[in-house]
Amino acid sequence: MSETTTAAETAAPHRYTAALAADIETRWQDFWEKQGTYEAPNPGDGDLGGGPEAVAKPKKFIMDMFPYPSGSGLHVGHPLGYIATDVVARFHRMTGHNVLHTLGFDAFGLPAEQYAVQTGTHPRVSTEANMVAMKAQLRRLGLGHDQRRSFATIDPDYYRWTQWIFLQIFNSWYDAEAQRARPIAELVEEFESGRRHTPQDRAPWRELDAAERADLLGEYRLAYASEAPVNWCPGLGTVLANEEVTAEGRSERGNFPVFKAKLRQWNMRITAYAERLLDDLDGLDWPEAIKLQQRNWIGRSEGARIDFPVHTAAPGAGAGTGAGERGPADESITVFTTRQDTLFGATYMVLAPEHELVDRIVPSAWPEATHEVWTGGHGTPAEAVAAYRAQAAAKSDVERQAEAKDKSGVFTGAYATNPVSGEPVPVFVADYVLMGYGTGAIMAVPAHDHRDFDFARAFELPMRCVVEPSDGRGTDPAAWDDAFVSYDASIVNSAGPRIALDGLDVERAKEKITAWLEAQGVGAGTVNYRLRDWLFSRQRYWGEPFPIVYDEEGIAHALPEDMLPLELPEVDDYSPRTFAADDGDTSPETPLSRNEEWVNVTLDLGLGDGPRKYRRETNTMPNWAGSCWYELRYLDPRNDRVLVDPTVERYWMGPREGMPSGGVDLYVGGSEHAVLHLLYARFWSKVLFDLGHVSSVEPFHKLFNQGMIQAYVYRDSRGIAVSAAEVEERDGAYYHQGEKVSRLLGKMGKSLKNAVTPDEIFAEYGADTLRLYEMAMGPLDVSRPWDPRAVVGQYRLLQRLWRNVVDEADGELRITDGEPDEATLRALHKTIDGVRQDLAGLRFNTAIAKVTELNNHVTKQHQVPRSVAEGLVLLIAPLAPHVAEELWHKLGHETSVVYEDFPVADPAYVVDETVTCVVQVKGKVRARLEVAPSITEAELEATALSAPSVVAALGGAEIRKVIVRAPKLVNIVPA
RNA sequence: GCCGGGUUGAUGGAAUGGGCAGACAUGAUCGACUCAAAAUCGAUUGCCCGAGAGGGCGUGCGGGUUCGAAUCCCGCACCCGGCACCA
Repeated sequence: MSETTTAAETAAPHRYTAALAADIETRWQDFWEKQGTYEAPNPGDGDLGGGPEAVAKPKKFIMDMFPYPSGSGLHVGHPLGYIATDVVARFHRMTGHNVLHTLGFDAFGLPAEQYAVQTGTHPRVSTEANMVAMKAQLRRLGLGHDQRRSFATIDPDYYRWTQWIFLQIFNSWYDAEAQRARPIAELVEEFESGRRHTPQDRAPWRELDAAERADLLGEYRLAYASEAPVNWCPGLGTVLANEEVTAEGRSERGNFPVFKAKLRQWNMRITAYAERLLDDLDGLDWPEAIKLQQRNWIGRSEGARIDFPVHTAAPGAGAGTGAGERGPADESITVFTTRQDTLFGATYMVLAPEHELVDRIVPSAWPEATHEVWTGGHGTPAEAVAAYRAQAAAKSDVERQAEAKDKSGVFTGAYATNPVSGEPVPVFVADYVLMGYGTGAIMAVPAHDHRDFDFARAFELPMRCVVEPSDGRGTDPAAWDDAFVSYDASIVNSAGPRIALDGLDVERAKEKITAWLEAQGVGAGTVNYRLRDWLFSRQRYWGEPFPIVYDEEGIAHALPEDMLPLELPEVDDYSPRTFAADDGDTSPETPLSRNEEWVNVTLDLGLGDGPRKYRRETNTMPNWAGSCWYELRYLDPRNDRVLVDPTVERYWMGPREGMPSGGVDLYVGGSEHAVLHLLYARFWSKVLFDLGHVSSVEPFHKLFNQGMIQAYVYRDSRGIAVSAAEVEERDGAYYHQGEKVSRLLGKMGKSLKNAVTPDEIFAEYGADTLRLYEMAMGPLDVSRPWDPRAVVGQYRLLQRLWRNVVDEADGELRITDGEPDEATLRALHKTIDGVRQDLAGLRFNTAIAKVTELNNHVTKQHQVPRSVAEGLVLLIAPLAPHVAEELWHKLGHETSVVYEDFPVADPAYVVDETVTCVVQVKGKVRARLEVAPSITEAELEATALSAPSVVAALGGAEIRKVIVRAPKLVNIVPA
């Protein structure tokens, strides 16, 4: 192989080979870097400023989701999106735009910390080494990044501003009336002046001490600390995000058990923005699937809150305290329901096990004649409830899900009153009601809710049909197999002395009952969201430290801005303390807490009380923090005065025509971030907007999700993956070292032994071939398998293009200065027209097919006219920039092809002189006619009807109908 | 279970305001060049019948609308993704 290849190269010294490609590519990469070719000027004359002239052009901000600098190196799947944005960025540069395109690193995170624990290397050391290696690999692809704007989230100059934004959020509250965040100082001022009263359960502001005031403000702050159940993994010694826990309730890394533990944690009040996060989706140019996922995640439900008075047990109440003889109502259970129209059908209630009201309503003894199924065999309600709560708490998520069909629960012994019927309804505790949703309490309407139906069957509870089934099953729920839940029906059995809903449809009944509840003061129409607040702290070393200290009373204080960045301290041991994996009764010890010198400090926070002792917060931020705002820092990466200069921000991201919310012009990344990163970043963007720091309400105007590059996985008879590179194909079967192996499609990666690295492709074909192949494989948004054999197709395209311009023997130009013939001219302009549209629409695969077609057309000609050669070079320049730059210079140009104008099609040549008209008889093609595009319908019909093959096909049959779509089609329908 | 998205030659994929199905590429077969091979160039390549001209069938399956359906509608199967007792 090597001998013959060498011979071929000797025969054609100027052939486009991998070696020549490597020479061309590295040469131009060095040139571009030296020239600063991809540096985009900012407005103004500050840092990166290019003066007024430089920014007179329209602009585009093209962005990738930035990578985590993994130590295992890149495979060819990783850069797919980066190549796509690079092509788009290059296309826009050639259409006269000022293009901002760069790439940073999301470098905080667990892998570096765990690697550090294993090897003793500081995470910064390994992370920075990884970034250097990754930058080199990405540079070799020819990505046109503005290197001046690149940064990593671990740079103190960057996380200084992450911490600053955290403090902005900490020092803000959401004014629900004004629908926006406001500084917390304004809330304090309102309390102090008496314009705003403290909530009903609090004393007036002036009577509160410092700790009480801090507590109260904590209930308003957009970043707040609270006790919350988290995923605690003793085996790893850290809490984990939900997405880091497997469906089996174990850690994704290490496969250790995960426990729910209540710990004081930082949260972000993202729920305050639920409505805006939902509404603003409408104006975004995002894939509908992603918008839908966010809508579902936010989970807006319209319904009503309804209060059910509940009678707590009178002191000394024992057996004989039945439903009929209760004291006055002194508590009420508030439920959220989306089916307030079925209130007459509410025959029992359920509280979540963790509901705080449970303890207060439990009587000392069971009411007389309580059904044994309800008591669970326990002697008193308190015992029963305690036992049930313990049992529910011990259940893992998996168990809960598995048992979802078999409803469990227990009677509390208490009764509430249905506010519309006045009937007593028993109150249960059951874990099918979740504390985290709605009010943690429900009214159960078993006839019209699947879960309530199952529960009622298990506990022999009464059911009442209040929505007339439209499917003929009758109105006796006892005879049903399942609840009737349709909205398309009318209300029955819902008339009382105070209100009647019978005969109304569901919607009308909702309106009527809601108005009644509001008039009675026992409920109100309301909107509920599924979205929860965002757990924002982790017990890890490798993350942003919180710029928070606690005074001796335990009150949290923000560090003043001039103390930022608060840098990560050195520690002897950055591993969190680990425990026996199955010991859930342990609690985490944060790595930062071990550095006592760092934790215990004396500071003057500027509060007017001089230097005092404080303890630092020892949690760190989750790795989402750095990616929540990085688009802004690309704009003004070295500004040490503000996170981004307002003029610069407005220029690149501000609201503009068709984009009233502003944002990045194009953001490309994987769909796995649909509801996490993309929701968090939108939230931060809105807070920064409310506080006046940015002009864009939304961070990313257009979002595009690239698919995954998959690869074949070969497994031997034991099911173990074998090296894909060593597999041979014979007669449609696959063999590894003589043994037959099976083939399946899977992810590309080291563990499946099927990774293909960019370096391998560079060595065999060059970067331009890799870029073209990845773009030609198929539409960007679908996943497709990497086919090692097919890469050569794009290599051949570049070789043919090269040969059309350069003589392989002597390296001289072999183009002519003559005019192209008519057919070539039309082919050229049609290609220009098509490629322009395809690139603008991110349809790289069809753009490449069109360029290939044109190139194949000119390959068949003996010589290529200069205008066509230059057209081809410009058309392919965004896709294969190195070979384009080389050919452009060989064609005698002095300036870089990067800023050449992309060709514009001449409309006169885009339309064909003649078009092929298809003549169908009964829908089958019987003739093709070459006709002028301007042919009239009548002419075309006459021509078609006289075509010999048409006459033959008709066989003299009478014609019933002729459909003419000039100039493309005639369809003749015989009788 | 619910909600999305998908299913086109041996393979990746083209073509959807309904109008020539299979662009472009890979692979395969044949030919030219070569002592030979590689590379390159040329031809063929959806399936079936036919020596050929030609004909029939064909976009997961079954129906429907239409002069005409890969494209629209109804039902079904399978695959991928998301959510998962959300009241």
